[in-house]
Amino acid sequence: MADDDAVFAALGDPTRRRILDRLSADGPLTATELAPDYPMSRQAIVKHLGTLAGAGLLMTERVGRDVRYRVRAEAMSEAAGWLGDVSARWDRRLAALDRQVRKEP
Amino acid sequence: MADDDAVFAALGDPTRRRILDRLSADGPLTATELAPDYPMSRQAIVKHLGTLAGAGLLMTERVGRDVRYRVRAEAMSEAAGWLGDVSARWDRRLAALDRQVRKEP
DNA sequence: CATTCCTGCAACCTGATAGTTGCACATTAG
DNA sequence: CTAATGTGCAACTATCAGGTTGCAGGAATG
Repeated sequence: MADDDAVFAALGDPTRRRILDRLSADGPLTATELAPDYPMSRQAIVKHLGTLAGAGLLMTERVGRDVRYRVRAEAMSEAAGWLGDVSARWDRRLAALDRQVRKEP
Repeated sequence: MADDDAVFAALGDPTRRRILDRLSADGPLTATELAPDYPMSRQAIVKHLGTLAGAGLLMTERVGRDVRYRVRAEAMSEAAGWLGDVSARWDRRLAALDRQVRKEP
């Protein structure tokens, strides 16, 4: 399992989610290609890409002098899994509470 | 749709995820009941509960003088949905790229 | 009524982090 | 070779969020 803390911390920033969105739609891109779409410097984007990659949400592949970032879908599935677990557990608990209430009115 | 920004920002903090975990397992609890499990003051927990509630991940129900917090499973499903969308979109794109590569070798 | 227990401000401290800029280094193109 | 373009490192700033404490106010219990 990729480090939950890092993953959710990375997902916490809206810019980083936009980046994931973009990369998932328009395939592997470089920092310099991405940067113009955001109201901030290329360096800022590089940092964001760094934390996304650090969390395992992105992979880098070097092509000559540029570095392309691509989505790692598995990491996001794991995060989705955590959310699913919690809500499922709560649903079960709700059902259990419900039975209990009906039993002792 | 609940505000994505708020939801993911809320999920970004490990303490808050632990709280969700706990609440999903042990049902609706008050801040004072939760607090002893964490290495911080009750007030800190109250703040966390506040942001979780603000993001729509928790609901509050008042019972006399105490306030119980309960999980709102739907909100988490929505967040899981976003993650699912992104990774699905990427998978489709990967498949498309793959076809293209096979077509022009 | 007096006490106790829980909630709910508000002010404050502090560390992390999202940004910035400037420059050095590498690789492609002319 | 030289110019142009892209990556990478570092230092610095400022905002914000997590945490603290202190206290005021409401509701239950004896």
